[in-house]
Amino acid sequence: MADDVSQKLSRMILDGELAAGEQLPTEQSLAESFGVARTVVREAVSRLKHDGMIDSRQGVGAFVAKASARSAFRISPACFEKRQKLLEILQLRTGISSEAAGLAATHRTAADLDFMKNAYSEMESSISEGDEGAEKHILAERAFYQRIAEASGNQYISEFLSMLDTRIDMELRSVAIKNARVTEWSSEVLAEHRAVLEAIRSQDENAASQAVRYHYTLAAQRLADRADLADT
Amino acid sequence: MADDVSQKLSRMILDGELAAGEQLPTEQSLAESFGVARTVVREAVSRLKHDGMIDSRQGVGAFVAKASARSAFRISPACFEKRQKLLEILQLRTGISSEAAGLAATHRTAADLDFMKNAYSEMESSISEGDEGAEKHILAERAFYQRIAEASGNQYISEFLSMLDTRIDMELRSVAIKNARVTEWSSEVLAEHRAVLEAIRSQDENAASQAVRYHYTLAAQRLADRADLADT
DNA sequence: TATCTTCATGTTGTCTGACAACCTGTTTTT
DNA sequence: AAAAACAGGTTGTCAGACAACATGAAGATA
Repeated sequence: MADDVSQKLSRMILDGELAAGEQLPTEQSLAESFGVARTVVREAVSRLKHDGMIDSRQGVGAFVAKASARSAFRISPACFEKRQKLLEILQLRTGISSEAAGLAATHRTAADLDFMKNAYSEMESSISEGDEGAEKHILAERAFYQRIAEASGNQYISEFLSMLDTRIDMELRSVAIKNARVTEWSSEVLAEHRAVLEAIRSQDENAASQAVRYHYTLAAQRLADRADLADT
Repeated sequence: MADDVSQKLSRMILDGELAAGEQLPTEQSLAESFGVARTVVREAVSRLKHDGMIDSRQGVGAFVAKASARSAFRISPACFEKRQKLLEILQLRTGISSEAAGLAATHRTAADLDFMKNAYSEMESSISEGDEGAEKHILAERAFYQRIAEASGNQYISEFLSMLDTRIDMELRSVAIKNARVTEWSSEVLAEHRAVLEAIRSQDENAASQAVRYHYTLAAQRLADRADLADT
């Protein structure tokens, strides 16, 4: 229930229904209007306070905080409702992932490279295996790029990409599987991955970064084009 | 108080003291061990649940969630305790910011460019103004790169960078001011900004991306070198 | 014996009421 | 006129109770 309430409150703030600096209704009145107990409202407000969306002062009240005071970045299901938003999320991933690849090119170990070669081989072989190969392909691709993120040696980049990919997987799994079945693309897509692998093998920072950007830019289009989303 | 409890719990999980899948103590025993009421514990747990760090099932208990299940990215003060962590945070910013610049190069409007030119002029003029110019310089620089983020047309990139910069400002303001006073650097730093501006003016996506990466890479070193941080 | 039912127990989820801590504006006192 | 005391409202915390649910144990039934 705190889930619902916090989501509704957060929506109100994000949609501008409650402007920054404005005072929220009292906890009691919020409880009444949502039809829950005050403890539930407090849990919800506590979450938003933790995210820096609400600032409360004892004896005075709770206020909507400035947007610049946010201290957490969340990926909500709303990010996957509109095509434009999805593209923006994927752009964000592109930027971080390409930075990761650049770092990985210089930091990668032999073990990293081996792992990536194996993942690449799996992607290659899964293509000829028809439908059941699609899931295998997706798994291998995920492992490939996840290892790049880890090889960057940057904990935050790795965590952030992991979070992003998990969320994208959850929301767009079916689309990704459909795409993986389109065999006409497979040789081109495979070439994109190979370029990444080759750049990281030869420890070419710039090339690795560019190759990942190239792949993800195209991948974003393939994904967004096929996803069943509203345009606006 | 919920702040403290959630921070302590989150620390335990992040430090591996509580492993993924492991069951947390009951709310009642947590309340006793922390010396607070159960409602406070519930607020804290509610926050961590919202972040995907804890997963609770009615009638069973609360469990530490897998790291891949996280649904929020936070920048904690811990990120600024060690030099290495700071560098990693700054690398993350570099990646996103350079992606933003690439997008801004193609999407920028004339108004965006004007704003950036003005911000650049302010940086330029603030150099000769001695100590009180340092703060002005920092503000102008912040405005310059924030506008780039906004000009990217990507809401998530803009929000994320805004959050990052706010946090970095809060933690490293004094170091940034010290750096801004080092006039020996000023012409080089200014040249870095000018390269960014020129690339975005001429709508050269690649050059803009590279120029921002170049600046932030050097800026990260300048910042980390001067920050009074532990090395390990 | 094997399987199903029932029950007891423990945990999370929610509700209620109460009081403390605190702020603000008003009233009273000096 | 200024200071002090008061009243009312709000958030913060606490304690207790019960509902909802899951689990394992004890007992009943085939």
